[in-house]
Amino acid sequence: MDKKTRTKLEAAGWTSGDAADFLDLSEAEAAFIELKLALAEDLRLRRVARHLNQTQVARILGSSQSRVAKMEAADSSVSIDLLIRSLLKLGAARKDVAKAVARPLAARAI
Amino acid sequence: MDKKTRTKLEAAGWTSGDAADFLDLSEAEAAFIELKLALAEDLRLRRVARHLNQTQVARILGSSQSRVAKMEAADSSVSIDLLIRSLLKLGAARKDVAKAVARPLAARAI
DNA sequence: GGAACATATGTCACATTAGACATATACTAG
DNA sequence: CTAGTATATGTCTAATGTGACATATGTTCC
Repeated sequence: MDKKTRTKLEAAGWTSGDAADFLDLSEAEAAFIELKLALAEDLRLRRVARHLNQTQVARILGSSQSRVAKMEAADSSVSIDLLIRSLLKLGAARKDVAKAVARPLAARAI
Repeated sequence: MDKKTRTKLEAAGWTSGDAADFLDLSEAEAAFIELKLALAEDLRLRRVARHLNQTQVARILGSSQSRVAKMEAADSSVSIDLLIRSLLKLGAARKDVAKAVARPLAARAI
């Protein structure tokens, strides 16, 4: 967010100061995407670690192969709810999900 | 899950052994609810720490007071997606969300 | 009691998400 | 090349989530 916008918003009453960070919404959006990608990646890692294919995981989750593919791709039609429910069904504990949430994304091929 | 059910399922082909844990779906459901409650609780803590009321937070989030109340109550009409997006908009970092995900629930009054 | 404020609950129209299915693409082994 | 298998993508209907609003229930101060 540029300074002009910030000033305008502050003029509108957002002057608390300790709340200035919330103004950068795009940062929140970026963090959200990253978090989702991290969960999707974790789902794939868990599946591969178990030597399962997407069809088998779909059966476990009560879903379909295509949906599992989309989950692992962090497709826009996939919610974080779904990713977390899936991880838990695959045996992850709450703290495992937390680890996945915090974990930096793996380096990606260009 | 009782032993009988497990045996039956294993007979149906679920014999991998290292995947036995996924069978307890109700455990996954319980973990999901707890996780959601933990996030909702964190949202309230963040709001209170800033001395904001629900209406003010609603403005920050681009939502309504009633929705914020429901978020904090972990209402069934509230998704984990919404809770996480809200936490991030309130300035939480990914690792803060992770902490909230892992944190045990506060003791509750009876 | 009642005014002023904060939080909770119920409902609705509209938007988004889920599972299913078909089909496309990718990779291996013969 | 061609089967066989794994993964990816597009699209449909039903289910669920969302913000908004009205209204209810606290809570505090006079």
